[in-house]
Amino acid sequence: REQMMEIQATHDFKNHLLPLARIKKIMKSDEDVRMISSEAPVLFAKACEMFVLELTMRAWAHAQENKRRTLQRGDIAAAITKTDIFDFLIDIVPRDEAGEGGGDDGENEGPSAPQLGALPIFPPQQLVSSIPGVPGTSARPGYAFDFPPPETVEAAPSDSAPPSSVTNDES
Amino acid sequence: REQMMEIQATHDFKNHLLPLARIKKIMKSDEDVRMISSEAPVLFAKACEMFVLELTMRAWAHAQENKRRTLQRGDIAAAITKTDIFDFLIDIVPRDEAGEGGGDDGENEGPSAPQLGALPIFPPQQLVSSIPGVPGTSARPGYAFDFPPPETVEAAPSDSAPPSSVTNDES
Amino acid sequence: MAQSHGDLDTREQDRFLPVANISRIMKKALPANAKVAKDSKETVQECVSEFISFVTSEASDKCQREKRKTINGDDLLWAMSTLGFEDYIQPLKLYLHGYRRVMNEDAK
Amino acid sequence: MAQSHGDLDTREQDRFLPVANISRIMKKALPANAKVAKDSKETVQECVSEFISFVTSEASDKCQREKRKTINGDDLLWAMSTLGFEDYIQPLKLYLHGYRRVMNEDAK
DNA sequence: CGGCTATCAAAACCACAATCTCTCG
DNA sequence: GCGAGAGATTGTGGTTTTGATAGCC
Repeated sequence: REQMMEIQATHDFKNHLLPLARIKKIMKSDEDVRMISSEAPVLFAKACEMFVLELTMRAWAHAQENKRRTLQRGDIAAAITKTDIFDFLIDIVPRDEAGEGGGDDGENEGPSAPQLGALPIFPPQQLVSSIPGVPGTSARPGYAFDFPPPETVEAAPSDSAPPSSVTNDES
Repeated sequence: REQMMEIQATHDFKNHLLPLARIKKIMKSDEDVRMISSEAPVLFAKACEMFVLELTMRAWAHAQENKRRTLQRGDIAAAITKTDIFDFLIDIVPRDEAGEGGGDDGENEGPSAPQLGALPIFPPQQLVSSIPGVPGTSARPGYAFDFPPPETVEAAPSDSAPPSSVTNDES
Repeated sequence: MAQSHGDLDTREQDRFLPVANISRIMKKALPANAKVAKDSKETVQECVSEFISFVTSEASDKCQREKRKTINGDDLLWAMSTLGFEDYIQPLKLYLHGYRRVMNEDAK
Repeated sequence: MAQSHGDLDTREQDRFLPVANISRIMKKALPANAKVAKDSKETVQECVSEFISFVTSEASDKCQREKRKTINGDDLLWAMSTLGFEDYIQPLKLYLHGYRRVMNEDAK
């Protein structure tokens, strides 16, 4: 049974949701990027996943405010405009559509939909703090951030920790 | 003319019959092998060559006993079974096929073939002692063990040196 | 000349991650009954590439300042932290540790 | 699960030396009119990998005992000697010396 | 099974960074 | 015997080039 967990963990680390080669290509589109450590794309694969999840959740909130169940471009635009760390994305959504309150498109669910307008917008901290081994967040199984469990929570990673600083967590 | 020899020797040392990168990979399949000296794969390339030659020659003997001119899996199996230093290979050839006397497969040479059954099985010592500069073995040119000549015949010291500094001989 | 499908220096498949993968991740952030319009996926797809470039650029600058040639995981973590994504750091560190552990134990 | 051609952790190409090279060496041990069946090549191919692992493992143990991290040529020679291949040692030593000589002189 | 050829995976190569080794105190 | 440091050596990643492989006859 523990073998299963191990295999599962290994599998999760080897089956990335995003193609590493493509991530590397995008990184290299910056012409003064020459060499890339092999774990950089791996890290990015996870970071991008988190990024997409957060962006999507915030966009979903906007869709709900307008009583829609279909995520549309305007929702993404709204999420970008309302969230300061997404400022670097302003060029992607021209301002004339950025603030659009979003007509209902005549697609809203009607009264049958429970009022989700006040649906909990997870604070960003919550969004990214669902840690696998740690019983705490990660409420819905298979929803949002689910890491392959890193064995037990290695408080002090005695493993091959590089001499660098940022990686040495648990300050 | 001596230049030629020099170039030839250099070439022989740089053109290995086996890819060093692959040898290294196989060595690293042992998980507690972490660091490998650069000359280790070079040495292995030569050692593997000798190993294949010996195994093949012994297998060939078995094929000849059965009057075949095509080396088959059973011949390899027989060579492994009959040679004690090859004991570690037993798992590769399941016992049910290990001892097979080898039906002729209807591929034997027929009566035209001279009785090679008693063809000289080179004693192992001979197999690996054909040293290039040393006039002795290495009868057929380009057959079996041909080393790039190591400069002049460096007087081979009495070998079989017990542990410690195996390499430190002469010079 | 209409750039039908493959422009040599501006192919979508070279600058963007596959839209199918993006879509799959988006669904994980949404309830089962939610739908996702095509333009949403494409917009997010573009955002992700921008995100990668954004962070990579910052990490690359750091490397140049420190006269190193290789962008490594720590550079990316530092860059994300600098750019306002400090919430990502902790989970990513855990993920990275798990990854290294797995890579080391199956001997690669 | 049909492992079409590339199984992520058990690819033949990663554990075996190229069969073409093995075949070439085998031919050197045989008369010109001899033939070699496909099975033979594959079996020998597997044997060679086993040989490498066998010797490497022994050498690795020696290194661990002596608290060194790098497997060097002498470790391999020692291991082969221990495992019954003492006949290989002398030719290999000569070969190794020649190799070092060549490497040193084109390094200048 | 050997010989032949086109193709592309991967072996070799190089520069840099990380790690080991070996001496010295 | 132990730690530290300099110097030697190896791993790592990008780039170039080679030759192993897969068909076919």
